[in-house]
Order: sequence, then structure tokens, then C-alpha cells
Amino acid sequence: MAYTMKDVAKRAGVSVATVSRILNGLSGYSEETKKRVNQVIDEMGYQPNAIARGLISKKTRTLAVLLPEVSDLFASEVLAGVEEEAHEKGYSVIICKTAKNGVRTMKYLQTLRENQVDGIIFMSETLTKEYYEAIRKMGASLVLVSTRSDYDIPYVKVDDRQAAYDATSYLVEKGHRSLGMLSGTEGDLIATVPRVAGFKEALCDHGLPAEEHRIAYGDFGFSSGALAMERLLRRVPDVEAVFCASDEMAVGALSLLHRKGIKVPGEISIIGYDNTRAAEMAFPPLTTMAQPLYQMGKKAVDIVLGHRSAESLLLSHQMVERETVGQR
Amino acid sequence: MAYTMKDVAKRAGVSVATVSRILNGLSGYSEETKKRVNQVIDEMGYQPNAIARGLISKKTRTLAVLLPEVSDLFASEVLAGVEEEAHEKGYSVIICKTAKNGVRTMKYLQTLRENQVDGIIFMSETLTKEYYEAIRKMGASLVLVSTRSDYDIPYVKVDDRQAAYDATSYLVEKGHRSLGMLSGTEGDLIATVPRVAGFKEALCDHGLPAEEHRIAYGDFGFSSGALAMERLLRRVPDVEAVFCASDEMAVGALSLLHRKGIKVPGEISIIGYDNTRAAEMAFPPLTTMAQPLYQMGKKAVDIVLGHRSAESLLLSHQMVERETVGQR
DNA sequence: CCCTGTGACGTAAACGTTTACTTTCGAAAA
DNA sequence: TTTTCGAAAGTAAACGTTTACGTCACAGGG
Repeated sequence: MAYTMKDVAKRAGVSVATVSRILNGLSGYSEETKKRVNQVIDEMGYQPNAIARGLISKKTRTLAVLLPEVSDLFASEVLAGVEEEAHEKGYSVIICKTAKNGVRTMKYLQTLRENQVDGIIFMSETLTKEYYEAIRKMGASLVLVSTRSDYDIPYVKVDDRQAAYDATSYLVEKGHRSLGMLSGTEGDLIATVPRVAGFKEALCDHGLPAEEHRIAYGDFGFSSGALAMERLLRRVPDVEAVFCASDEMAVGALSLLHRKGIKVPGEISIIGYDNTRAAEMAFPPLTTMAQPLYQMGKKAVDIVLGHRSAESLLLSHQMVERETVGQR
Repeated sequence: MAYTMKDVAKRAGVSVATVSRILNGLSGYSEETKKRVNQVIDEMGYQPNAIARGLISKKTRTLAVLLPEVSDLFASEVLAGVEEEAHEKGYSVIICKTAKNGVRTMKYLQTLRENQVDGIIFMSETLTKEYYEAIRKMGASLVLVSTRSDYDIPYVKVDDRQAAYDATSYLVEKGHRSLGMLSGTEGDLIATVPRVAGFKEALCDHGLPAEEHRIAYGDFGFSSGALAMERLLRRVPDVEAVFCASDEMAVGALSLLHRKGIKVPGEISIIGYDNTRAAEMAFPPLTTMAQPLYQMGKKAVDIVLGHRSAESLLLSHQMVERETVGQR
């Protein structure tokens, strides 16, 4: 049995209240008492019980991250940032894979409520009314990452439309005239629509064709990237450069192009999105529009802990030029 | 303020004990009472407080995973398995990045003790005496993943020596005679030594040269893979096939080879290790010795929860043949 | 008709803290 | 000398459960 505060108190010849005060740095004891108590604590190897503390303080110093998939380059990079910042701030983080599954998400939300988590970081998915209500009721603070909602909830993300616009513009500045796009899940309001809009808008602004058939939809994943690239090639045989909605899709496209013997960037230029580790490991190394994933994770915990006033953050994207975009 | 059991009890006209019994499926109440209480619970939207429960039961239904790096293909795949199985069993999992840093690890261990986690999954690192003692004192159960120790602690891993042996043998069966290896961190007792041993042993058994200069050391990472490959090429110019200690290193090697215009598998064959997502996304798709990462995660929680009797598990490795190994 | 057993509860004591209220005591103020 | 005040502590009531025990009524056996 681990020692409790009562044991420490008895051994030090004081009351539990005094021990508690010393542990919490409150006032109401002499320097001498403090020394003695701390010594006893060391001797006994006493460790406070956070559960008991949580029961009374109603704070658990625990955060939860809800994400669609744990083993995902995008998600795990953000997660790393969350873990780091939370650890610095003395919080624990528990992970919850939603699997884009409503009932699984709700079940997690219930567990989180029972466990009295202090804050929730909700990532990459649509916050339904059901989720929102559940979280509101449990009284945890909430922040959205890479998504947003109609409710007044702070979020941390990149300006997708602008980032897509910039990526596309970069391509035309490099002299490409026949552009294509490998997009994510068709109809996805959060991650697809704004990027497609940015892509089209950039083309329009540069007086370039932006027909719908220049966009091939996929699901952000590697294989869908290859498939989408193949479709795009059929529909736009003279395509010179393609903007991909994720690095994974870009790498899928790269793969297909390799297989077909089409040179990148010699014949076709490719630009990715996210700047996950897949980008640096690709061959050739993938030029991509970076999101500050790790930073997003860190900022998210700052916000959810209320250190940063509950304001949304639009983090800036950034081109990272590697070797898949050529000058034409 | 959320409702408590007391509120429910009052509204249902029973005592808290009865409510508790009903919630926990114990006996000692009539069907009728049960119905009434459950109805009240639904009406009020009552949710039990796991903190209070934990205080008295000394069980928190929480697991912790300690791993060197969160955003790592290997780790996140295992983590995904852990999350899945834990969720099925009704446990939460909290993540702790050790960063191969002793003091950070100890700090985490202290937090975990304070938070009374039920079990710890310790991954990919050496369990020092200090860690071991700390965990023993806190009374959490423990399981090792992809590592082992001198203490009698259950582990889940693959037989690295055998897997390396098999991978190497596969290469010689394909007709290669001049082999090389890209190894992980030199001296790493857990992840390097056994693989190097398996590599050498296979070469010896096939009567092939196994000089030390055929092994180039790195750190399991992508760039170290490219670097190591370059060194190996200098030292063994006629190398025909190389066994890499991780997929990431293999992909790094692939990259270097591409850059040098050396064909894979035409001129040199490459085989990886782990079968992370990097392997499928590589070009050409990487042949690799798979570890059942996701399964390892799941088994680890089974063991740590004591469902599987506290026995170590040596999971079987498996060749996954893709396109980086040719016949000579 | 009494005794015993059992089902259906209620009571209250834990669990290990925090914290609002005391209490005590010595020193400064009046 | 008395009053006042603050520092240094102690007491005990929370926090929301679980659970050992106690109570009560009723049924069945003798």
C-alpha cells in the first residue's frame, strides 16, 4: 500500500492540512515545519494521489485528442505537437480514434465525460450538433484542429483556400499552363471544397482553363492518389503540372508516373500538400505546401488550456520547394 | 453542475446504494425499482463519475504507452493497435513520449503513478533498473513491446535474429552472392545486435562472406539510410543486395540509388524491415520483412490487462514480397 | 405460533485529498 | 495591562462513489 498524506502527517507530527498546504505552496506554516515535512515525504517516497485531488478539485489535468486515425502521417505529427505542449504544461493526453464513426465518437465522448477530462482537441472531422452538445454538457473546453464549425468554437488551421491558391499560382509561375488537381473526398466541406476553390480561383485569375474534368477525386490516401492520377492522365493527356490535396496522394501519383515512365519533374510537375514525412521520403523529394502540423498541435493545447485567449488561429502555410516541380 | 448519484437516488425515491447496485449489475433490488431508476437516469442524463469510482476501487481503466517518438511510422502503427484493443476492452490510453530521455521518462512515470494508471506498455527502449523500480512501486502491470529485459516481464516482439536470418536467406535464395546490410544504431542491444547477428549467421550458413565492412550503421532513419548506402557502395562496390534494418533506411537507400542512377532491383536488390506504410509508398514498392505491428499493439494490451496469462509472446515475422528484390 | 431464511432495501464508513473554519499563541498596538 | 492581529497550525466537511452491515417484512417449515 502506498503511503497517503495521513501517514506523512502522522510521521511528521502535523495535520494533513499542513501537509497539503506545503505541497500546494500555500501559506500557513513555518519554514521549519516545511523542511521537516518535506524530509518525511522524501523518506517515505510519498506521492500524491491525483485521483483524490481530481475528485475534489474537479480538474484532472488530462486532455483528449479525437482523431480519425492514429497511424496517419498527418495526425501523428499533430499528435506529437499536442503531446509535447501538454507535457510541458503538466497535462496528460489520451488518444481517441473516432474512425469517422459517429457511435464510436459518442462512446468516447461519454468515457471522457466520466473521466472528467479538462479539454478536448477535435481533429480533422466535422463537429456534429450531437458531438457539440455532448461536449458542452460535460463542461470540457474544446478546440478544433484542421476543421471548423458553425458554433463559436476556437480552431487552429491553415487557410486552405489560400494555400491551394498559392500552390496553384506557384505552378503557373513556373510556366505551367495545363494544370490538374488530385483532390480529396468529393464533397468534403472541410478539406476538399476550399482547396478545390483555391485551385480554380488561381487558374481563373491567371486566365487558365479550370474545367471540372481537370480535377480527379480520391480519398487523400496513397492508392487513391495513383488511381486519380491515372484518371487525370486520361482526361487531360497534356497535363503539365498537378496540385495534390495531400502528400500521400502526391506520392501515389509519383508512383504511377514512375511506372508509366513519365518523368517528374521533366514531363509533369507535382506539388503536394501537408509536408508530412512522406514528402521528404519520396523520390524525387516532394515539393509541397506545408502546414505547420507540429505547431498546430502545440497551439491547440495552448488554446484549450485557455492560455491563449480563446481565439481561433489561422496559421500560415508555406511552400517547401524540393524537386518535383520544374520550370517550363 | 452535473447530476450525481444522490440526485438520482432522491428523485427515484431510493438510496444511493440501490442506484449503485443497479448500475453495477449487482443484486438486491426488484425489477420494478430497476426500471424506475433507469428511467430517472435517462431523464436526468446522469453519468457516473469515474474519478470518484477510481478513488475507491483503485482502478482507473487507464493504460499508458511509453514510446520514444510519437510521429514515427513504427510507433504509430503499434499505437493504433493499442488504441483499438484498449477501446474494445473499455480502457483509455494515454501517450507518453520518452524521447529516449531518462529524466523525461521518470517524470512521466511519476505522473502515471499519481494518476494511478492500471497498466504500462513500454516500447522500443531499454527498461533501466530505475524505470523498473518505479513501475514496480506504483503497482501498475507492465508489458514490453519490441524490447525485452533481464527482469521477468512479459514482452511482445518478433524474433529479430531469426527474422534477419530469414530476410538474408531470402536474398541469397534469389541468387545474390555479395550482400550488405544497412544497420541501425551501432551497439543497440535490442534492435541492432540481433539483426546483425542474424544477417551474419545466414551468410555463414550459406558459405558467403560476412565481413564487418559489409555492414553500414545508421540510426534507423531515412537520411541515415541514404548515407549508409553511400558508404556501403564505396566499401563494397560489387554489392548485389542489401538488407536494411528498417523500412525508413531502405527508402533512404532507394533514394540514394535512384539519384545515382542505379536500378532497383535491376542492379541492386533491397529488402526492408518492419513493413510500415513507407514500404508500400516507396518506389518501387519495397519488399520487406514484416513485423505484425498492429497485432503487437493489440496483444500488448491483452497481456497488460492480464487477459492473456502473463506470458511473453514471440510473434511471427513474415516476408512481404513487393518489387525491390530481383532474381539473379 | 415461533423460528429462520431471504429478498429488498437503507445507513454509513471508507477512498485521499482540499479548504473553509476554528484555535492557539505570541507580539505589537493602545 | 489589555486588546488586537496575524502567523501557524488543527478540525472537519466536502468531493461522488462502493460496499460492509444492519433492518424489515414476508414466506415457509417445524
